[in-house]
Amino acid sequence: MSSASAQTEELIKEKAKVLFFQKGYLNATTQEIADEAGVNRALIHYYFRSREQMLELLLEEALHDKKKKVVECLSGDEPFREKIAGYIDVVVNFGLTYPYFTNFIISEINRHPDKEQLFCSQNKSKTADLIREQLEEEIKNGKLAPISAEDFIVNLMSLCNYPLLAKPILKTIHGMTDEAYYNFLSERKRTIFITVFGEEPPHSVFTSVS
Amino acid sequence: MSSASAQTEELIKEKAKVLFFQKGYLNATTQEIADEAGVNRALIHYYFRSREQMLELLLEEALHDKKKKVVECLSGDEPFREKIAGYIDVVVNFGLTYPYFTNFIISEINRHPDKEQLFCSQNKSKTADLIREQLEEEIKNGKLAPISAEDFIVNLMSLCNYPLLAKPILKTIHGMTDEAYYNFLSERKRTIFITVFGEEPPHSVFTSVS
Amino acid sequence: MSSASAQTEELIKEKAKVLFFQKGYLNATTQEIADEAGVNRALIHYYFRSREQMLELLLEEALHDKKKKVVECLSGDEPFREKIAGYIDVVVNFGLTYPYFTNFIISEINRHPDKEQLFCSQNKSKTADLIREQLEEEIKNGKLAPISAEDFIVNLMSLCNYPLLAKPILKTIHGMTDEAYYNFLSERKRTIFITVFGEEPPHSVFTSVS
Amino acid sequence: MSSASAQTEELIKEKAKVLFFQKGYLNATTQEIADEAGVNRALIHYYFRSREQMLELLLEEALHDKKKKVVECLSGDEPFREKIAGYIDVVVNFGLTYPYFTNFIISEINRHPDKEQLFCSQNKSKTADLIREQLEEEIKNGKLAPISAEDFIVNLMSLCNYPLLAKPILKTIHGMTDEAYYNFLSERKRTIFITVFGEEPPHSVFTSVS
DNA sequence: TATGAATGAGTGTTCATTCAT
DNA sequence: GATGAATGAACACTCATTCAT
Repeated sequence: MSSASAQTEELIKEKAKVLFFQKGYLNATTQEIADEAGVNRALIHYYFRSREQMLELLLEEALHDKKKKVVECLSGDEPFREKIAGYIDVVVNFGLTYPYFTNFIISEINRHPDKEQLFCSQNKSKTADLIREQLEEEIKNGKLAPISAEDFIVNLMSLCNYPLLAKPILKTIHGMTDEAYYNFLSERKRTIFITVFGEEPPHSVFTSVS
Repeated sequence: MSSASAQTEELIKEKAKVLFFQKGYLNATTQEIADEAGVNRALIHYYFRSREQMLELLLEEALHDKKKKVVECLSGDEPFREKIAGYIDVVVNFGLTYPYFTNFIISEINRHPDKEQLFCSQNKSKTADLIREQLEEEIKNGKLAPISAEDFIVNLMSLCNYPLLAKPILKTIHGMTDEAYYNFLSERKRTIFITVFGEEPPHSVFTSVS
Repeated sequence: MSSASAQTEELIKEKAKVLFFQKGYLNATTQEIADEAGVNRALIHYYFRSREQMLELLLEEALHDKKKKVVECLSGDEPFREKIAGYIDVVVNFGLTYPYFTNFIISEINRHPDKEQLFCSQNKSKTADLIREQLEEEIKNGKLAPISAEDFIVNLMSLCNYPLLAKPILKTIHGMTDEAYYNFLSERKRTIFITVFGEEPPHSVFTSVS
Repeated sequence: MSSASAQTEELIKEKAKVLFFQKGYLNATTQEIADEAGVNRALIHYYFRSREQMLELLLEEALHDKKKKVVECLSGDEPFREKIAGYIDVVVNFGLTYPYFTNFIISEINRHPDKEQLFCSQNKSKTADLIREQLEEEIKNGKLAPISAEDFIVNLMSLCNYPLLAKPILKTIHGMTDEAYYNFLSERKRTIFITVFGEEPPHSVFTSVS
């Protein structure tokens, strides 16, 4: 069966994501990945040809997952605030699972400046466009204090992403345990909404991650 | 003379900071640092014993610099808003010079989870405390909508730091050149203030970096 | 069926010979051989136990083929010159098919100096003996300028084999295409005879390879 | 001093040549070369960047040495026969030191067919041209039986080179020890001349290698 | 103070080989 | 008979580090 093969491949990818995106171990060795997955080092090359190609695959997959969820919650007919609430929910939830994902992408871009386009332009610009349109509509209708789309988006991304990728720093500053910080982040979804809109979210739309 | 020696040592540190904190090249080799500084590779060990110890030194120095400036602008008698404006100014300016500094610290912490304390607790908690006190005072006086100190600080740090460390991503999303992004960030100081306080900054307190 | 099995085994050997003896790819991988034969890599071990044992088998077979033909043409009742002409014909023809065969043997001997005997002594000495006897007879009868058997044999082998194994070098020196060089070699059979005997071959005994 | 460095580099090259060109160990490992030279494996990369670049260097050097000697003895005013005698002397002597040099080049060409030109065209064509001219002159003057330049050159190269590169085979066929074979080859210089010209060399011009 | 030479430990990768199916 | 999955051993190469000068 190809099931055995597919399972092992998936196992390796899963463990690699844990090392790279969850534990933030940017320089994880093929040996370390293999150890984590309980397989032989050579098997990684058997499935992915090279460490580099595996990285690309992991990034693409995770990026695709995230983008899909984000675009989904921004594309419906709901009012703007509900959409943004959904965006916050999705991004923070993703970050709770893969806190160092953003970190990783940035580090990769710095290593391969030529691949910059790969990670950003095509993928995220759609997100930006989706927000931009409705944002301007809201402002025109007087439902939101005037703000440029650039600033609004950067605010939103900053508030959602930074607390996740700077977890070890913030955790320590606030003297929280891992669990406490996790709860803090979950509850921050509301705070982010308030900070961005200056008012409470419509009703509780925020979920929690298992 | 020790002057020549001190100069060389300083030169190496300066160039290393450029590679690590400015260019974001997390894995810069001793050879690359030596090349950048135009000196022999072995000299790095002569001055700093090991690459690792040099890294620690660089971090401590940069951290100390930043902390000093931050504490300074938070410690005076000025009203809360002016202090926070000063904080934004200092932190964004620092980030414009060393965009990848935060990124670097996080990556280091993940490599050496045991050194977490080294970078955070002692250094930044003071900053947090300085803000906390006055923040609660402001809220009690009805000058600020109620918000927990944790959330306020995280908001502030997120809005100041994230746009810097995610420069390559945001630059691309917004289709900006390096220079345009630089200007965008400088002007964002005002936006950050507004986002945090819901109102304009008292008067123009923001400076620009050469 | 053993017929299907035998066919596959033969196919693999054939393709391996192409890689090793024709294309001169000394380090051909089991994967490359398998690809060439369109079979699974593991099948090579199924039939030959190991790459090394397959090599031995290929060598033995090719050596046996060549020796058989050589001994055949040296064993009859024909006059010496006709036999040598036959030898030249056989050896050059063999070389036109497997130009890198000699090259391969030498490389193998150098890798396993202990197996030297395997390739040479037993197999070729008979050839040498066959020539030696008649050669001395010819010289005694004044039909050939005096020359030691060693020199005569080495001359013969050199003139027959070298142009084949050094094909890429000589081709380039003389600015020939693959086809032109092939023709050159075919016609050289006559030249070799003349060089060795100082006179024309009795009549055209030389064949051509398909 | 650069002397220490130059000495070590030379030592490594010398030992590598022994393995590659003398012992015919085509696949000599960097480790084996390092062991042979009594140095650390990494030092090979320190001096030559990569195994491949070292190989190229070794080839170029040896090729240059050989070519220089050959061109030298073919360029003077001496009569044709003396020049060819000189050529035989030089080539056989070179081969007594580096028997597997030709073998090595061929194997390299087969690994990198695109580098064919590198080894042959430019380097050896001059040799061929030098011989060609005078050869035709000799034939026109009736001093030599008619033969194409191509055949003459191939004869000469075959008779000089093959006995060296096929040393292990011929040694065994003739039941000689290493020393006996060495002597046999030295004396063959005369035989080669006779085989090519059909007459004795003018006077003893052949040297011996230490 | 400064440097070139040299090394050990580690890293990604390849490859022949084995094994369960 | 044939194959995909998995492994261990080896390989070229890199890099921080040391040492003699």
